[in-house]
Amino acid sequence: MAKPPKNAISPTRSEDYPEWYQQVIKGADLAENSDVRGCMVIKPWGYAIWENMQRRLDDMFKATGHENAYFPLFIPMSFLEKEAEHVEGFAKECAVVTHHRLVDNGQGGLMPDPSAKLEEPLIVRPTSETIIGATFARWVQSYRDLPILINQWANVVRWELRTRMFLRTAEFLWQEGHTVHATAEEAQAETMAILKLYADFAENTMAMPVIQGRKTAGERFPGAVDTLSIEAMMQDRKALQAGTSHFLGQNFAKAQEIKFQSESGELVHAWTTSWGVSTRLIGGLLMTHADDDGLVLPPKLAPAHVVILPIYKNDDQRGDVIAYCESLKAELESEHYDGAPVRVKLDDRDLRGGEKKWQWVKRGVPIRIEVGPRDIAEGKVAFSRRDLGGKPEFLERAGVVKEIAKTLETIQQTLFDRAVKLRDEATVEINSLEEFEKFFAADAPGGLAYCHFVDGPEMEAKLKKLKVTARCIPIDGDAESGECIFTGAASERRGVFARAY
RNA sequence: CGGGCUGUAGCUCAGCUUGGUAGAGCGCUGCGUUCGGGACGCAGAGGUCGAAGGUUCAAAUCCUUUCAGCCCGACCA
Repeated sequence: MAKPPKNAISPTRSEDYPEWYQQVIKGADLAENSDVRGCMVIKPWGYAIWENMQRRLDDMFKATGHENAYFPLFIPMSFLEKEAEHVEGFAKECAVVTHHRLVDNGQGGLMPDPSAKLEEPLIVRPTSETIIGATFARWVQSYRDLPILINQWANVVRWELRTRMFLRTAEFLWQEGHTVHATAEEAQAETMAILKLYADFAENTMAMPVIQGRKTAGERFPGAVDTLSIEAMMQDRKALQAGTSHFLGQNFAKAQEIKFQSESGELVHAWTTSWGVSTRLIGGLLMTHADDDGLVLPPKLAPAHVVILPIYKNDDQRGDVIAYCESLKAELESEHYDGAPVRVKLDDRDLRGGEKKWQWVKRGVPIRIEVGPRDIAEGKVAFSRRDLGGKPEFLERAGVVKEIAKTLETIQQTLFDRAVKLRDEATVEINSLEEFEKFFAADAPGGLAYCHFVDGPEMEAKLKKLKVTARCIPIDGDAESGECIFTGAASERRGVFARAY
């Protein structure tokens, strides 16, 4: 009789981090690889987390005046050609549709019908700036039509050569916001407001601390004048770009003729922005909070806040235990957390207790409550917090119910505080290239390095050798005179450098 | 697109060197024993061995071709 392993997930983070990541996804039943290379199936538990993210973000977008709409999956190939940098950024990873009919290939299979070739190939959207821009060009005539504040929830396809579930897949789900403004200032303000919104969401809903910053030229979105991003640090000390907000200037407006007549009667090009977050956030959520027993979910995103596990030996006990659990569930559900009833799952499947418990541990449910005949007799429950681990506490039933919202908030806060601490411990200021190379040596743990720098090819070359990237220039960083560690030139601000996903 | 590797049960894989009735573990189904903890026993279902061609009395095994996938590199707003 083999003893169960000490941890639910094998290997552990320290043994093999990438493999641990895969196993957490599997253990939590979030997703699996599909029959299509590079594309994944998001399973109900994983999709429920995404739905919770969507709901919250959607409310935030609406509250700031944005409206949802939907644009086509297909984009005429010629649209992509209009913005030079944009082409360069995406052309290499586009799925292309060339035919509209299949015929028998004469060998018992199918092939595209040569007589059904499209006059102009369509590409599957890798992002929608071009087709939305073309649409906006029709919508905008007058300064009175502005601003236009649109968001769409959609799937996009980028034909990636190397994929990792949630972090980089050929198809992924996201939201893309697209706005049009009369002035550069207004568009820049929008870009910044969305960055703040994303940071708010990451920190207060996902409990994932982020750095808000501006991208260097090399990391900018193709076609953007300015790219802002939120950057999070994962438990392996690598950075993850968790959301981007782009000030597109007049680049797309000019490429696509988005023009309007101003108050003074002149015909001028509009200013546009775009911004997005994707299912990649689930990967970030996982790598921020999960441990060697699997996923750990912040209560605000958990599909279930509490799972109740009945424990009984026979059918006689079963009836009593289930009844007690049902009433406990109802009581908990009458409590509110985060503006909605507490989400409770009663797992009465006919499975062994141990196996059942570990399934929920691996799925990351914030609170587990086990109820057996002994607890019923004493008016107690066996109460376990996922973020703490260890043995259950036997608590008074009434107290648990009364405190449930407060407990959930405590868990949410604990996860955030823990993540901040981990990040801060891995953060350093570095003032010389020598120190920098040591910090990012192959066998060093790495982390986030704040350094003076001057953007340019010399820096890019040195970074590439170390497999390090400039993550961003923090927007709340204080101006401070210094010397670029790569070139020695004068610098006014520090940037954040890290290895990244 | 270079370099390496793998295709056998739902999953992970053994068998191939030396050709001779298709295997294991997990999972699944049933029955029983267990049960405050990731159980155990017994019985069972499940595979044209990636595909095509060749050698042979005989091919999962040898040869040729082909398809698919994985890893390393290159690439990756």
